[in-house]
Amino acid sequence: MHMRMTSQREIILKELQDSCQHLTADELYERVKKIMPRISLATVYRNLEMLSEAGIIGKLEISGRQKRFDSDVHPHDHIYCLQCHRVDNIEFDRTLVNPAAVASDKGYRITGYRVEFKGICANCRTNPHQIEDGENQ
Amino acid sequence: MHMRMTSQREIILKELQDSCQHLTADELYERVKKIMPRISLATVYRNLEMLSEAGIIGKLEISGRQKRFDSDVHPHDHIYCLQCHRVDNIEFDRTLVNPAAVASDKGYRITGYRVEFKGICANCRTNPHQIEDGENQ
DNA sequence: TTACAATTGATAATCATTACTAAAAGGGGT
DNA sequence: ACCCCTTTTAGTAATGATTATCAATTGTAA
Repeated sequence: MHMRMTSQREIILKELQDSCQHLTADELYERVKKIMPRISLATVYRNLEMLSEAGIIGKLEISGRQKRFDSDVHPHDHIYCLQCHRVDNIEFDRTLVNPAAVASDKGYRITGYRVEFKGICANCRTNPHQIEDGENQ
Repeated sequence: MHMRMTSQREIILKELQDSCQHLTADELYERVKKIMPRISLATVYRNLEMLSEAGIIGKLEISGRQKRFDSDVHPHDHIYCLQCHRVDNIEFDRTLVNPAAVASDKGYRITGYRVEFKGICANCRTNPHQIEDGENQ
């Protein structure tokens, strides 16, 4: 379970950290290319997968779109914009949810949970295009 | 915003309701084909999209895998199995979460949220293959 | 320095979903 | 029943995101 910290891996991780955002693999690819022009998109995907597997970064699977990556691995929740699909952290008191208390009548062993808010971000509120996403529930 | 209730649409909806499960488009396709062998997968996708757009069924975008569809449109939450990827309802008291109280410091107008539990389902607990999915957070 | 394992870049393949299109099917109104 | 017009369908191509493959390269350890 040891992995070398290659220069590619290092730059990918640093770019994600420095961005202070929840970037997709190809957003990160575009940024890393500016520093290391010959890097491959597959290398970005591969390293993001390994880093998240190792618990160094988080992988966010939100809203059925592209995965996003998070340099903050502390348990926290997110909100995403229905219009531009950006993802931000949200301050939500996770002690309100007690996994041990939910009715796991189906016999699940619960290992975790996440709370996913959605809405319209500040920028899209002031620049109101049309809602481009059909969502319900 | 009216849509004809075609026989294809009717059967797709009925099969989803009768299944009492959260099926994917292609699971539903396999079931509907037994009744209507010449139906196209695209028709299943198209109708599921229209039905969810109309609020007749729910679309679940969970765990970054295939979308699943839900004949129950009342607000409720889900749990999914990390191993076999099935999705079940979970009884969670949604009044515990107050969207108006979360810090929307980013300026979002919050329109909804969902709580997504994960774990190992009863069946996978008694049939322990290896964990096939790398998940964290 | 050689030798082996890990990693890379490039690209093909896969998976889920959506788009396209010509043909077929529902309805009215007559 | 017939014509017209719109919606929907089946079949298939195209797309977007991600993963797999593989020969070439790199890093490290003996």
